[in-house]
Amino acid sequence: MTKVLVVDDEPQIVRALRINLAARGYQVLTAHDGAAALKAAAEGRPDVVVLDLGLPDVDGTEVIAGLRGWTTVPIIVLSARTDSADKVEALDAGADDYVTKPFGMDELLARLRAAVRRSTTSAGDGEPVVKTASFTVDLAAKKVLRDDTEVHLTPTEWGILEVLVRNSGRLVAQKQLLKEVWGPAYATETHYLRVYLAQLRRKLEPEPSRPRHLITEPGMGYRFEP
Amino acid sequence: MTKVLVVDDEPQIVRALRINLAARGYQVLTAHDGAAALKAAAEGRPDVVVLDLGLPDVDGTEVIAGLRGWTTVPIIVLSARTDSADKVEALDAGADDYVTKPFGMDELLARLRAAVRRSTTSAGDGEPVVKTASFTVDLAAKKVLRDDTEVHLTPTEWGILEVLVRNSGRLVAQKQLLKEVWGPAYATETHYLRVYLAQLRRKLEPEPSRPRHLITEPGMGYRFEP
DNA sequence: ATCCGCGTTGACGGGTTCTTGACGGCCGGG
DNA sequence: CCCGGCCGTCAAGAACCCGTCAACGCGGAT
Repeated sequence: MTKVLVVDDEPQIVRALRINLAARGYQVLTAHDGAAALKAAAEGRPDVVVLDLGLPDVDGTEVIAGLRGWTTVPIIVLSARTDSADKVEALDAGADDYVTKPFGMDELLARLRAAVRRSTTSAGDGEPVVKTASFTVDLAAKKVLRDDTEVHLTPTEWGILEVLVRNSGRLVAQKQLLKEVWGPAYATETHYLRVYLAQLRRKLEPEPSRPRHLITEPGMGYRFEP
Repeated sequence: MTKVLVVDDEPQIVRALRINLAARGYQVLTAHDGAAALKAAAEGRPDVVVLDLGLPDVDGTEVIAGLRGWTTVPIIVLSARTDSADKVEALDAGADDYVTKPFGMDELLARLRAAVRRSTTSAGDGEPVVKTASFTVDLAAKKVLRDDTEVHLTPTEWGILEVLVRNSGRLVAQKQLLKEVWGPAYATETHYLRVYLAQLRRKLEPEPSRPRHLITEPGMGYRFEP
């Protein structure tokens, strides 16, 4: 879950942000002055900071500098000042974005999504690794490990395994599997599935004839069981 | 030198930006419609894109999507529309920032600096030097050492190696590799990869015919193993 | 003008992967 | 009891992909 630190001394702004962010599945931390903001950031390790420049105790740029000393977390500045010089100052101090009050909640949320997307896609993985008792699937690296050694899969084998793993625990209809791996024209070639599921089991299951993770649901489809 | 691609159909805006950017030491590319923008981005490899949404040929979000298909270069959107929905749409399509016209040049430049700073520091963090049993890659210095002597790589060879090393351990699809090194138009020229991977292996692998670090995954792509 | 480095393109051999057919086991219904 | 689906297994030829070598053209440097 994405963690947002909201720093503002106006209670109604904090409340509005907290409600809107929480409703969209964000975890929200708050602080109402600069000192508390630095403390909260250090302890809570937010994924993004929304920072009002008009704080009671310290200048906003000092908060930015304080954060930038040790973290590259995205900072979105809120401010009532529309003056261009203020924006330049904040951005050059290390802020990532600058939104003037009064702001549209939709826009702020969109800018927040953009900031989070940037930082997570460049930092890389969101933990796409699935483990079972006998093998491990790494979706991002497209790797499969069994007993700490890599198992080589062909493109088709990987395609099937990926669809099943992404629907972990759920039943995937044969038609759906065929369409996603071979394309819509092959929706009835159920024989392909039999051949490739057998290959996958031979490579991954401890006892291929008695599968424990790549399960057949007769007449319906297949299911991956972690 | 930082390279900026300016996309706008209004000549006076392009001129103003070109002058201001050049005066601050940026290298400036320009395009006046969406098609030219995608072409210029593929060929010129800018470090940041300034994109006007009101282009004559295609919708601005399509240009964003076209870029995001193969690059994570920062995109700063310019637009005369102040409507919140437009901003949300552009940001969610993959833009990094949104500035409404008329804009202050100081502010735009500050946002541009912020965007470039972000992309260079986040890309540069982590270890810029990657070592394997037989050679060492220095991403920052663009150098490769083998047995303590420098190995000379051509620009294309380096481009491939860099993409692979930045995705260390992960499989990189042939399409992705081609798009990032040669540009989106070359996404199917898999033969290029075979030729260049062979050259890289000849230069870097102790036993080129039995590669241990530059691995082929048939039908899928290539992988760098440290 | 000539040479050299580099990117591009074609041809070919060898290996892997996909497709397809055949066969047998299991199960429920006629 | 027999039969028709459905599934798993095996094997073989076709299709595809990869690595390698070599030739060509272009541009910059000598």
